[in-house]
Amino acid sequence: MKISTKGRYALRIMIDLAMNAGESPVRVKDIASRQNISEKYLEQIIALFNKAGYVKSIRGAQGGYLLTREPGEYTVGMILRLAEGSIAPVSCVGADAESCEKKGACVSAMLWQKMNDAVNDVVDNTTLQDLVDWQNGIEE
Amino acid sequence: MKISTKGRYALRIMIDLAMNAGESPVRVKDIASRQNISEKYLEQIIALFNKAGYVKSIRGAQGGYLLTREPGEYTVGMILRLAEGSIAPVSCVGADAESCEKKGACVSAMLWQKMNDAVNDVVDNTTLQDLVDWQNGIEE
DNA sequence: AAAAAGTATAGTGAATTAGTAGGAATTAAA
DNA sequence: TTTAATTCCTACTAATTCACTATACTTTTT
Repeated sequence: MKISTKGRYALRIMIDLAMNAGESPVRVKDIASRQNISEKYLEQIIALFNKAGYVKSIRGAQGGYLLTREPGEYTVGMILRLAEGSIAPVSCVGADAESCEKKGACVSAMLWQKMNDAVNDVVDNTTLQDLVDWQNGIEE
Repeated sequence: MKISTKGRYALRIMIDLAMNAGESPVRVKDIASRQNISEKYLEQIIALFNKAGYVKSIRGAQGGYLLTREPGEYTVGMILRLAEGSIAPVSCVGADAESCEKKGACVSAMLWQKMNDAVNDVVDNTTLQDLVDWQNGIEE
């Protein structure tokens, strides 16, 4: 029932991009050293965001990455689902639910659905901007 | 972010025990065939409950397992935590939280805490009796 | 004594996770 | 035009976890 390092890194990468946004793009090398994440692993994670259009890459020297939207337009749910795949507690509930022969007769499924709803309520109502605001609050 | 089969089996085993409670103890073999779980794996899971005192074992021929309390006295949270270990989304939040050098300065931790609270709210307010009632509702 | 249970613990194959590694492609700057 | 800096691509791998399986043993009833 854990969020993997990939998902946790993904969130920190996006927070880092949001907090270090400026005119020039942010380099993988810099994110990696600030966040203490392996450069090569970080590249793989950020590539997911690039393919999904959540970030934009600028290649070559002086290149790097930039967010494509305002931080308030990314929910934590979007970020975690991209990194983790589904974040539902079991495969038979949630958006990409696998169907199960016992469907309606399964009481466990009712419970998992409630858990899924509870988690989604948190992640889909928290944005990257919220996280940045929290961070700024802490620093003061 | 998944509940493992162990946790899902654990819940089904306890539901099975609650629904098949009577004078005589319930055999592993019978739970296994009703729930379609390997006998040997089931034994390992139920052994956890036995050690924790959630069930009582009767050894030898005509033996088996019995719940030690009323179904309403077991929460889903108790059952899942025993089977899964912690059900917190990351190791740094929850009851048995590992401390982290960044403690208070970590915005991610605030998010994980919210997720943890949301999940706990569901599992700690649902009892085995609730699941049995749902099941009986479905069957009618 | 034999059979029917639970108890204990070690082993194992498959899958997943969390990276590493190496280089190709692209671009800016010297 | 060369060099250095950077992203992009893809394959490989070590470690861990999961989901059992296997074996032998103890207890109790018949």
